[in-house]
Parts: sequence; structure tokens; C-alpha cells
Amino acid sequence: MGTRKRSHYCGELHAKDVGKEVTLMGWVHSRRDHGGLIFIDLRDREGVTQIAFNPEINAAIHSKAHDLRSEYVIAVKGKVSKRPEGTINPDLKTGEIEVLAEELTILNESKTSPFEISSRHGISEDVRLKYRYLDLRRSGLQENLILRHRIVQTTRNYFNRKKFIEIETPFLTKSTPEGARDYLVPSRVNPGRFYALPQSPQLFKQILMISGYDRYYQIVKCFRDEDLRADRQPEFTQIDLELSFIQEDDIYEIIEGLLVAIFKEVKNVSLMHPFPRLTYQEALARYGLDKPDTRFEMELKNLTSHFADSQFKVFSRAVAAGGIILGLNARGCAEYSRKELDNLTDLAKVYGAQGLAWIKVVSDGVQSPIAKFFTETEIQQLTKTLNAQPGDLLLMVTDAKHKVAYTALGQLRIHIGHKLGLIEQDRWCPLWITEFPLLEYNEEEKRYLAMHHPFTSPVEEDLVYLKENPEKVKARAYDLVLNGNEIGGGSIRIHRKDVQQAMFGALKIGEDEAKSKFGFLLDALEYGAPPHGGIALGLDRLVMLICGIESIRDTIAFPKTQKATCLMTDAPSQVSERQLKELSLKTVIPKLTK
RNA sequence: GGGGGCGUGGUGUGGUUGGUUAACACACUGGCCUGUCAAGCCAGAGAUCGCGAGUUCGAGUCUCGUCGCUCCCGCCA
Repeated sequence: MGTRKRSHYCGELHAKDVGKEVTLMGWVHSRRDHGGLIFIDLRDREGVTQIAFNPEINAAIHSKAHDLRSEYVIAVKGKVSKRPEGTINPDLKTGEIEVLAEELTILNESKTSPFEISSRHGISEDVRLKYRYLDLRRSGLQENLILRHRIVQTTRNYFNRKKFIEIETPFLTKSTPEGARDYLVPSRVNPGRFYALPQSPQLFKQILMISGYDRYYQIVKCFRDEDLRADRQPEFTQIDLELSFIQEDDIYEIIEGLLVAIFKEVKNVSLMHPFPRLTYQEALARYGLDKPDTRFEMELKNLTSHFADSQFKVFSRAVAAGGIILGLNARGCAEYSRKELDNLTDLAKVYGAQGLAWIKVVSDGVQSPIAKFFTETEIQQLTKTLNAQPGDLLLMVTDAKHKVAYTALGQLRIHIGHKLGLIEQDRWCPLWITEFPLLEYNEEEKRYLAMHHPFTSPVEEDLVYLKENPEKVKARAYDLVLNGNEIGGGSIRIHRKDVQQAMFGALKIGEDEAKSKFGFLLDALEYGAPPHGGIALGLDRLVMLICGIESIRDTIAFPKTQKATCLMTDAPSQVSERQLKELSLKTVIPKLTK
């Protein structure tokens, strides 16, 4: 094919192109060799076009086509032709036409692929990850990555329109305490010292506000060395922004506008907005979680007061110990077998619950191993509060630690919601969670930790409690939740040095430590820091949700396994002694691996 | 750190209470075939059942260990 140029993508040819002389280049997707006629589906990123090799048109080319195999890279010149009557393929975008081959060049051969690119069944993930370049040829991943691209483009256009400035921040930066474990990078020219890869550009974007850039955004990689999940990778991408002279409402408006634009552009869905807002407390009370899936009802109810004096000691003792009793009406689930109930109990235990109390509501009363402990009044209050009808299953969790009870029953709610098919796949329920506590007590470290991060502004009126009653202080923080997933979080930041120092005080971060770890921020706060705030959205999760898939790995071209390895490149790998020496590093491996 | 699932030709799956030749589909190789598009028909090659021990007359199957992938808890400001 020499110097010939590609004239079209496969997949962009239509009936209107009939008669055109075209040159296509791509991969052999499949071949159907009739001995006489040979058909090739030629694939590139835009789709597939059928190439017909007819010995009557060109015998030499036809015979050459016999050698074609799956995934060969070829160039084909030929005429776009309308397919004969009755051979149109309505399942194919280009199904009305075919290209009658006049020239064929094999640009490269291919070994037999370890899996079929067009495979209809799933391929195990380790094989896919090892041959990621082949996996990425498959239409599913291509669609995801192209959708991701469109979301990113929409985002950039949106922020540009809103007068944001995209500014890059360093990847080689300073390790900071608090938060996730850092990925460290040794410094060759500073032996014994390390950079950290950023967990987020948090401090840099605040500094940019102090520098007067006013509206910053960045679509940026962040790094956290924590254990992986289906929705967590060690490197992930945030849509990160920060604005000066704004309040919470400004953030809500900007982000709602962004999501509305994204959903319109890539899904042609008109998102309802403004998004609902729920305080942290209300989210817990009604859904048990701070990232509620509001696509279905089935809300939690607080039953604590009903059972304060109950003969059922599990309940009354818990109440006496300051605990909480929560209930949930699993509508129509009174038929659940003992096994199903045991499964629910096991699920509750995963989240730390001691057990799960259940009561079946039947036509002539209730059924439950614990029913005998309850008075008529208690049963009445229970069924009334949970609005129970015969056929319903009432689930209750109690725990001295309120968070445990909320989480366990909240997760049961999600589980049962799925099981009962209450969750519509194509429904989009974004909402804001507001009024988070500023601090959370950490048993392990015997001190308070910032729930969001140490630069989050407390609510002004609560400042007085910071010393004496830190739990009472609310943060000017907010999370964005979509269909039960946290897809973003941010806050109005502290912009006064005295408040920042008070915050460090509450976190038991000493003056010296604060100075060595965050001195540059404290200094900067003294040079005219404007009020500012921002938010970051998890791009990978957002793409995952919009794609309707289960794992962010399928939104990332080259993801890591659960052990944070790359099966294609075999990273992380050992390095030479020389490299280690240059970096003044010695490795001490507790147990010999391999 | 902990709990669960999976691992069988290239790929995806079967494989009964442990029983002798490890099955099926797709892919692959060769042949036939001029309208297929999940092409068809015929023939063929391809597996020490992740790895290592153990139990047993006998292990794909049971036990223990180990490795890999995965889901979850902890962790992820």
C-alpha cells in the first residue's frame, strides 16, 4: 500500500458513500471464507466494515485474502458498493454497504489472540490485564474510554466557559501527615529524603487562591497507597477545582451545572436540579449511610424510645448503655426462609453488628423468635412506626455504637433494595450531603482526626466549641453522592491563620510539627489569603456510574490489580543494586517473596 | 491484618457419593464451499485439571499449605 493514505474510518461509511473509491486500514475482526467469496469484517476504533473479496473482480487479491487471519493489520482499497438485495445487515451501522476489494496489503500479521476480541463471554480479568492492548481493542472498553474522553472534554469546556484556569501542580511533592498512606519517591540528590506523590493537590490549589488565580481547575492524577476495591485504585483521577470569594451555594451551583452538562452531552439526560440536600445527620437517620442511594425509599426508623424498658434485654440494655435501636421494613419479605434471614444476619455482622432481630408480620399478628419478649404495646408501636402490613418483614439492629447500627442497617437496606428490584438502573439521584462533623474521634490514635481534612473550615458559630466540645463542631464540608456512591467532596477552607492553628490544636498537631509539615501554608495564610473553597470529583467513579459498570478498572486504560500490580508491565518490579545505591536505599524484606 | 468466591486445552464452561479414555462450545490447523455477517460441512491438533504436600488401592474431585485473580471488612483526611 506504500504511500497510500487512509481515506475513511471503517464504521463511518454509509449508503451515501456508494460508488466512492476508498482506502481503509484496520484489523481483521472476522473472516468468512466461502471458498469463492471471502468476507472480512475490517475493524478500527470507529466500527466495522465488511470487505468482499470476489475472484471475478480480482482473482489475485481474492487468493491473497485466503491468508488473512484474525487481527492481521491490513489496508484495503476498493469501491463502496450497495449490498445485494436481502444481504443487508440491520445490526451493523455500516450494514447497507460493503467494500469490493481491489487492492490488499498485509501491513502486519498477528499471532492467534489469547482471547477473541469479539468474544461474547467474559474473559477472566488476569488474562485481560496481561494482554491489555488486546482487551483495549474490544468494543466495551473502547466505548468506556471514549465516553470518558467526552466527559473530560465537556468538563474542560464547561470550566473554560466559566472562566476557570487550568493549572498543573507538582507530582513530586511533600509528604504530609493525616490522611492516606503516601507513595514515596526517593531523592537521588538529597540522600535519605523523599518526595511524596500527592493524595490530592489540596494545598497547592489553596496557595493558588492566595496567589489570586480565583478560579482553578485541573483534571489530575492523585495517589493513595491504601488497599484497593472495585471503586478504588492507587492512582486515580480527580476533577479538582477551587474558587475564591465564594460560599457553599456557589460550589453547589457550579457542580450541578457541570453534571447537568455532562449528562446532557453524553447521555442526553436532563438531570433535575438543584440537587436535593441532606444533612449528614439526616442521611444517617433515614438511610444509615452518608452516601445514601435515594433511588428507592425503605427508610430507617429510630425505635430506641419504644424499647427502653423492654423485657427483651438485648434492647433495653443497649438503650441503657446509650445505644440506639434502628428498624427497617422490608416490605413483602415475610416469606423469607430461615436461610435467607441467616444471610441477612451474616451481612449485618460484616458491618460489625452483633446480630439482627427480625419480626414477620402476618395476618393474625407477628412471628419471631423474640416476639414473646414484647408487649402488645411495643408490637403496636413497632408496626405503627414502621408502617407494617401483613406480609412485611421488620428488621432491627441495636448497638451501643450508633455508627455501627446505622451502617449495618443501612447496608441491609441497600442489599434488600437490590434484591427486591427496587432500584431502577437508569435513574439518576444526585444529592448533596452537608453539615458533616468537623472531627471524628479515633480510638487507635486517641485523638480527633479531621473527617474531611485539616484545612476544612469549621462553621463560624461552632468555633467556640473547638476546644471543649470538638464533636459538636460542624464543618463547612459537603459530599456529592450519586446513586449511593460518593463521587465528590469538598469544603470551604480555613483562610485565617488563627483558625488554622486552632484546628491543628484540636487535632493535637503541635506547633513544631505544624510548622515543619504545613509551614508554607501557614506562612501563605498571613499574606492576604482570600476566603476560598472547592471540591474534587472522582472522575473514574463518575465514568463508571455513567457507563453502568461495576468497576473503575473498566474506565482506566491500564489499571492495577487488587495487589496494586500491573500484569502487563509487571510493575512493581525489582531494580538494580546500582539504582538502589544511587538513591542511598537498602531494602529489607521480612519474608522472601519469590 | 481478616473473611468469602474462583483457578480444568488458547478462551469460556461441564465433570455425580473419589473409579480407570477429563466432556462441551468457541477459537486454532487442513480440506470443501459465490452472499456470509454467532456462515456452514468434514477432518485434525491441543490439558502433567494453578503449584506443593497429604489421605487413599485410586484425587480434577477430599485435607493442609502456597501462589494468582476477584468481592468485602479494616484502611481510604
